Amino acid sequence: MKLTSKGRYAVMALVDLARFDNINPVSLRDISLRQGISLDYLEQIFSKLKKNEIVKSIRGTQGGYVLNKNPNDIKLTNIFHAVDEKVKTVQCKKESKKGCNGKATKCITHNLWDELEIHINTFFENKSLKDLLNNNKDTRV
Amino acid sequence: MKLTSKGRYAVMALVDLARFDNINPVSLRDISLRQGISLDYLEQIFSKLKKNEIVKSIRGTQGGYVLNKNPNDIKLTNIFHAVDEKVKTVQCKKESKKGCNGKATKCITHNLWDELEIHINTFFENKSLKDLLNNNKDTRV
DNA sequence: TCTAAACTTGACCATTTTGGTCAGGTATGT
DNA sequence: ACATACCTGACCAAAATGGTCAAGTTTAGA
Repeated sequence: MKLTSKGRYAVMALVDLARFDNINPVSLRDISLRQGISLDYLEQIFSKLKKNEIVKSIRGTQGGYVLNKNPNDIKLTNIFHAVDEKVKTVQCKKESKKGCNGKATKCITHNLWDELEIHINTFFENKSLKDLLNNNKDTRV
Repeated sequence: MKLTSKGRYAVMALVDLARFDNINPVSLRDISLRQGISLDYLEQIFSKLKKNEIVKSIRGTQGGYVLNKNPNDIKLTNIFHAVDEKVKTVQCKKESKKGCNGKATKCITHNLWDELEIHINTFFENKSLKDLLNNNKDTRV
């Protein structure tokens, strides 16, 4: 059970962005340098963040990215959703008429995995970008 | 972020085992049939569970596996640990002298991932095999 | 004592996912 | 016009996943 780097990088980059974008648009190049994430990879990630209206892009010289919402309104849930970081505990397809094993009924531990998913998602829903900013005031990179 | 099938299968198999082992040792073949998990794969999993003293094996005809502890004392944590299902949110090595990015300091979101790990592990520590047995009394497979 | 049931071990492998790179664009401020 | 920065999509190596296969060893019971 692990977090993919896409999810991690997305959050790191957004925290970085949030710290600077009230002055100027922030270029991916800067984020790349500060956070040690490959520029090409960042572009993939920001393309998705933009589609999900988490950031806005400003093209041209001196361009870059800006947050599209208040940091308080950007939850981890939104970020992860944007970059396809899903919490996936069960194989069982929900749409499927059949049960989890190809049998008629729900698999023996189905309720457990559902609970776990909810438990994790709750964490993500209650955490906003703003929380992370405050959290890092003292221990800046 | 997803659960591996090894972890899921381990829990499913143990719940199955716990339901029957007070009568006789339970053969992997039976579990395989009931839960729809490949026998060969189950053998890999039970080998690990045995090393971690979660189950005992009884060889020979009419043999099989038995729980080695009270269901109440087998936490999900123990099971996952046995089959190497780890909760891994951070790349950063804890032993490393250096920081997370190869830089000197902790990465910008380090605290967040630590929190998340704790959040998930807490869930696993508070859940025992016994909880799952009760949970399934009504919705048996 | 023979044999079948069941555990034991370890090698092997195809597929998928991950974590990117590379090579081209296109838009825009100066 | 040109440098800066966004944009897009193809491509790829390596690792993890989710197993299978083969060849044992042990023991209960006929």
